[in-house]
This record gives sequence, structure tokens and C-alpha cells, in this order.
Amino acid sequence: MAVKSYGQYCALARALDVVGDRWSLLIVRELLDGPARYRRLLDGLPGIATNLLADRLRQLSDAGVIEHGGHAEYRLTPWGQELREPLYALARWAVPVVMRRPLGTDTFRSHWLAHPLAVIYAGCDPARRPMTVEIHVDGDIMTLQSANGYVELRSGKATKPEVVLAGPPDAILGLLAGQLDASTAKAAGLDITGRVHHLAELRPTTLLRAATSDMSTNEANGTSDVGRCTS
Amino acid sequence: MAVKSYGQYCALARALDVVGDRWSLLIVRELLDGPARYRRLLDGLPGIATNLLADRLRQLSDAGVIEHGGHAEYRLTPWGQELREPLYALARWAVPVVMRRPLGTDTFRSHWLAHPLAVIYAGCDPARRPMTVEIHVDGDIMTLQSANGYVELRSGKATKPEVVLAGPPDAILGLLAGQLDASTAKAAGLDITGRVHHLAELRPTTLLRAATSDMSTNEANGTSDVGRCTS
DNA sequence: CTGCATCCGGGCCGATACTG
DNA sequence: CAGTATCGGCCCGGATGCAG
Repeated sequence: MAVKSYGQYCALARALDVVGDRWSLLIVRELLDGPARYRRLLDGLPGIATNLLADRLRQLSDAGVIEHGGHAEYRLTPWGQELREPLYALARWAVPVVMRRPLGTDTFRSHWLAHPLAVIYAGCDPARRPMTVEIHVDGDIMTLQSANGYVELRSGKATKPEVVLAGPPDAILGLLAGQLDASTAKAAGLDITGRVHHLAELRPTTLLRAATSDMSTNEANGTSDVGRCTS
Repeated sequence: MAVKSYGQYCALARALDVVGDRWSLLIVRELLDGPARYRRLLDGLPGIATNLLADRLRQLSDAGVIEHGGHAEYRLTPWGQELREPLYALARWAVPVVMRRPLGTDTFRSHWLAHPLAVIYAGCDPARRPMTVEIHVDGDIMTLQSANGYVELRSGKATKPEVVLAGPPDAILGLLAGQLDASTAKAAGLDITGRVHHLAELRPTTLLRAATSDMSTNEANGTSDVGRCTS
């Protein structure tokens, strides 16, 4: 179990008893992309100590969040996979601190792009422009493909990309999310080839406004202390 | 900031840099009920050390999640209030470990009931039966009121309750969530007065099935490692 | 080489005492 | 009431060792 159980009869506290420890949710993030071996988890979790990874894997396994399949592969249980929603909700909440603060000295792994892009291009939009975008980032090459209203990211080169993006992840993400225009992205170190303005037609019409909301405005919050009905 | 920043350019990691520390999300839980003074936070967070509460309040304040208003009152910023969704998502995910494991030696505070009840009775259901339920728990008395399709919980006695429930929180919650029938709840120490079967008409027709899902079933998860479009 | 276990220093956590 | 100060213990983090 966790560092120590909170010992509170509360759903949130019990959730944190299971996945509230340091690194635990990031391990789940890695496993959301599918089963992974130990070494791959280490690579996807820069900064973690090997013993900590082993400890967390044991904890999560005992709690029923992951399971230790054959070939030393770890995978999420069905219950563990249901963490995708709370995890994406937390990530969406953190959009301001991602967009407002540049990459800095933070590490990055190319496969992390899949999650924010899944949020940005969520769902099916029949009006979405079909196109192919090749992305060079972190010494890796990935392909963003729009077809039949859906957008998917896969690893590897594209055959005939309409746009090629190469540069730091924050510039790529800022451009794809619509937070940066092409010239600003270029100033941030992004190399753009092709019809960049077509990228705007990948995003659905109504776009995440949270990215532009101010984090530090002052305003009173609700005063009722019980029974707020959340629709 | 946190114990130490993960140093990863990833929305989830940056979210955890802000609210990933021990107790942080539970402090946010307390403040979701409205502004609170220091002492009230201590009462609502059984087990926390005073210095840790002070540290976390400072961190959250620096990060822009909460603000220190007049009269030593702490309140969520607008950005902090947006944590309600990720937090409820985590709590919903933990329903199995709440329903399957009894209260045990865990502590409980009556105002915590507001959150699970808000989830159980979320939204407006015009067909919902109007009624009043008085709840005695943790040496406290609260009133669950159904009117105009909405269900609200407030502290204090009811004037003419159709049902009065008195007992341990797990029995109360199990009964209200429909996980326990009346006789089982009584066996768990619950005192029931009035037309208990009317309680079933408080819940919407489609009910949280997650509560009954098995936590430890074995099944392969998805294999695609990138670009899963979450509708 | 992968998949851990062991060891150890530093820092956070947790309990208590203390101050304005 | 609202915190600050202090101190043990344990977890975290990094390095290293070792078995398959």
C-alpha cells in the first residue's frame, strides 16, 4: 500500500492510498500505451530509481491496478485501465502550466505526445481535413494521420506528409494545439515544411479554452458547504 | 513546489508537480466545500500534522491553486475549483475499494458524505420522488432533501423526515448507493426508521455499475501504443 | 542485457512542543 | 486560533551488485 494509508473513509483518500504515491500515476500513464517490460518503463520514466519502480509495480500489482503477465510484461487490469479518465482529467487541468511554461530543462519522450494529441483531437469530426503530418521530435519520428474524421498518431515515418514538423516538443504542441502561430513556433525553434495553415483544420471547431484561462485571477468561490449537485 | 519536480514535459507530471504531494488533493477536497479556516482544515484532515498543513497551504498558494483571503481563510482560486472534476473522477474510480472494504478503523467526517452523494444523485431527474431523509452519522445530523428533481444534502435536522438513518457511514452509503439492502444495512449496524424502500426512488434509473465490477479480473488490455482516440 | 535487490545519504513526513 | 520550531523515522533517490 501507499507510504501510509490516510485512514479516511473517503473515496478520494482511498484512491490516493492506491495510486497517490510518488511515480504511481506516471507508471499508469506509461502502461496506458499498452503492456511494457521493465526496461521500457524505466526509459519512459526518466528520473525514477530502479528500486522505486520495482516497489511501485509490486504495490500496484497487489492493489489490482496492474498485473504481471508472462515475459515479465506488466499490463493494466481492466480496473487499472479505467484510470485513463481521471488521469486525462488531471492532465487537462494542468494545461495552463504546460502551455504557459516552456520546456525548460524538462525531459521528454516522444510517445508522451499521444496523450495530449488524443485530448486535442478527441472524437470524430467528419468535417476534419484528411492529411498526414510527420513529426520529428526527441530524435524520433512519428506520423499524425487524419482520416475518416479521426486523428491518430503512430510511430514511424510518413509516406507523403503534407506537413513536416521538427523541433522541441513545446513548440510542436503549441502549434498543434493552436496556442502558437507558425512564426512564433519557428522562433521557438520549430522547423516547418509544407502547408502549415492546414493544421488548423485538424482541430474541432470548439477548442480547449482552458489553455488560455488565467491561473491567478482572484474570485470568490461557492459558499455552500454541502450538497452541491454537480450536473 | 512538490517534493521534487518530476522534470517531465508532460501534462500529468506537471499536474502532479502541483497537487501530487501527500495531502495536497485532500486539502483541495476540503476546500471544495467552500472557504475554510486553518482549524477547520485540521479537523477535516484527520492525521495531518500542523506543519504539513502549513507547508501544503503555502505550496498550493504559490502554485495558484488556493489563495489566502482575509481572516485567515483559505479558498480555491477559479483554477483550483476546476480540480473538482479530476478529483471526482478519481473518487469514482475508487468506488470498488470503498464499497468492497468496510469502514474498519478509518476515520470519517460527516461532511464527506456530500461528495459521494453528489455523484450518486447527480443531475436533475424530474421523475425523482420528493422526500426528506434525516441522517445521523459521526455524532452529527444531516438532511438529504429531494425536491424538483434535485437532491441536496445540508447539515442540521429535518422537520418531517420520511426516513431516518442512523449508523456507521459505510452502511449509510451502501444503502443510499443501492449496494446494500435494508436488512444487510441493519446487520451492519444501521438504524432505519420510516419507509426505507422509498430511498430507491431517489436514484436515477441508470446506476453506477462500477461499484459491482470486479477489481481483479484478468484480461488483456489494448495493444496500440500510440494515438488511441478517446471519444 | 534485463530485472530486480541491497546499501546509504538526504530530505520529507509525522508527532509534539512552543509562540504570538 | 494560527501557525512555527524541532526532532526521530522512514521514504525517496542514486549507485552498485547480482542472478538469470
